[in-house]
Amino acid sequence: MLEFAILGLLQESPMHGYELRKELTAKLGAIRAAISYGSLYPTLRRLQAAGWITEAAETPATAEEVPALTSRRGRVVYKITAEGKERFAQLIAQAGPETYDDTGFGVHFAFFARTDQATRLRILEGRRRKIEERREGLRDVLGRAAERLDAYTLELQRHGLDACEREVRWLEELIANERSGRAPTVPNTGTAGGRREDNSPPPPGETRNERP
Amino acid sequence: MLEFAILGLLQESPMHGYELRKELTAKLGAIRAAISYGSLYPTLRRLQAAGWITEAAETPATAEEVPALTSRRGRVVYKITAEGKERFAQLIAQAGPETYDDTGFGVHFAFFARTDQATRLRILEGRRRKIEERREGLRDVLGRAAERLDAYTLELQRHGLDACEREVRWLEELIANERSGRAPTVPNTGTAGGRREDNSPPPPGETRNERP
DNA sequence: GCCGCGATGTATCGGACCGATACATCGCAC
DNA sequence: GTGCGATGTATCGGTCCGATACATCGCGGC
Repeated sequence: MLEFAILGLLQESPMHGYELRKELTAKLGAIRAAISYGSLYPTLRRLQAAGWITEAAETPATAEEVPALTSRRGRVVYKITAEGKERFAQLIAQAGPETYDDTGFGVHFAFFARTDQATRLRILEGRRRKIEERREGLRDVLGRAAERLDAYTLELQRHGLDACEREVRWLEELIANERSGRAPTVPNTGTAGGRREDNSPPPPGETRNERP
Repeated sequence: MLEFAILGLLQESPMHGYELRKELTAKLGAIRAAISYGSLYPTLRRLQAAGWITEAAETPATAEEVPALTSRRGRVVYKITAEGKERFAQLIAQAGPETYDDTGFGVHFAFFARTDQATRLRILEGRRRKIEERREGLRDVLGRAAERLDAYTLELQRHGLDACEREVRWLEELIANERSGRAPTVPNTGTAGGRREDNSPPPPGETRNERP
């Protein structure tokens, strides 16, 4: 999963470890708290060994600007290779069952802008199926085994069931959206504290900015 | 986490591995899909080595009752020891920060019936704080960094934010409930009677639900 | 009669990821 | 001038997962 996320992020621009972690945290904040360096650095080394990424010397930029927040130092900047891009595309195309669990789905979803529509649809439907199964499991427990469980455990199941139902609905909307037309936005999951309801129109259904 | 869950479950009755996994899955179905044997068996061995649990010879069945699903065979039945119960109580009392992440909180919550009220409150509030922090992080990203992110990523954040807000509300209710009176669930049948203090470890006979 | 098949059951192995920890530099406020 | 928080790289031990292997049992189908 981390491998996938790193390859995805590095396609937007080269980065060093610390930066990568921050971007990862921003992009995946909804699913994972924060990526640990204990997994980040080893993974970077693995990707490098495989040839998907390379170390780029701390570039002194093209010349000026550079508030020089930081002077050059031990920073190691990573850059994706052509093989790395291929690898990323391959990981998207495969998209096995692990793509449907909480983390796997979240990470793939976060890179939907780089995923073709057919695959997006496949992933959304696979995820929906999986959540529906979980939902049925919870309903079973709440129905059949309710008397065997204490009230706290039952409350936990109820809350989980609620979350499942909600996610299925969310996925339905995304799927419908994906089928007819595009644009990921869902008509307001609506809860208090709506705050900015800004739907920036710019992002098209397909991939975002490309940078060679 | 697994250690905690196993000790908690074995206080209800001795079990063998397969059974333990099924019960674990039923009890924690809302948080984890299913516990892997690859973690279950090693953990059982670890607990045994530490003296928290012991292997009990396949009991020659206590007469009837209990579906007794299958016949006896190479099954290894585990039983909690006095030290194990102490250990469990100690794990509850400690309840550090790891108790507030998704998995940790879920597992602890599932055993709230064996947790004293003060600790329940502490855990619920710790969890709330943590979720509130995550919520603020998501709001920040949605507010400040929105233009840097593509529409799919934003949609993911929105969904995550919604889930956070929902969970905070859920926790608020539980906390309010916990403070005034008892009863884990929302609607309570106002039966008077003494506000019985929690159910401590000793009484293994109950922990059944107290009013559906 | 017997054959497969799904549930029951125990167990290991490699790998992914986390949390704690260590260490070093930079800019800034006090 | 000194401490402190952000930046930055890195490792270690430990938990847990997914795949895999194996063996038994009861059942229905042929």
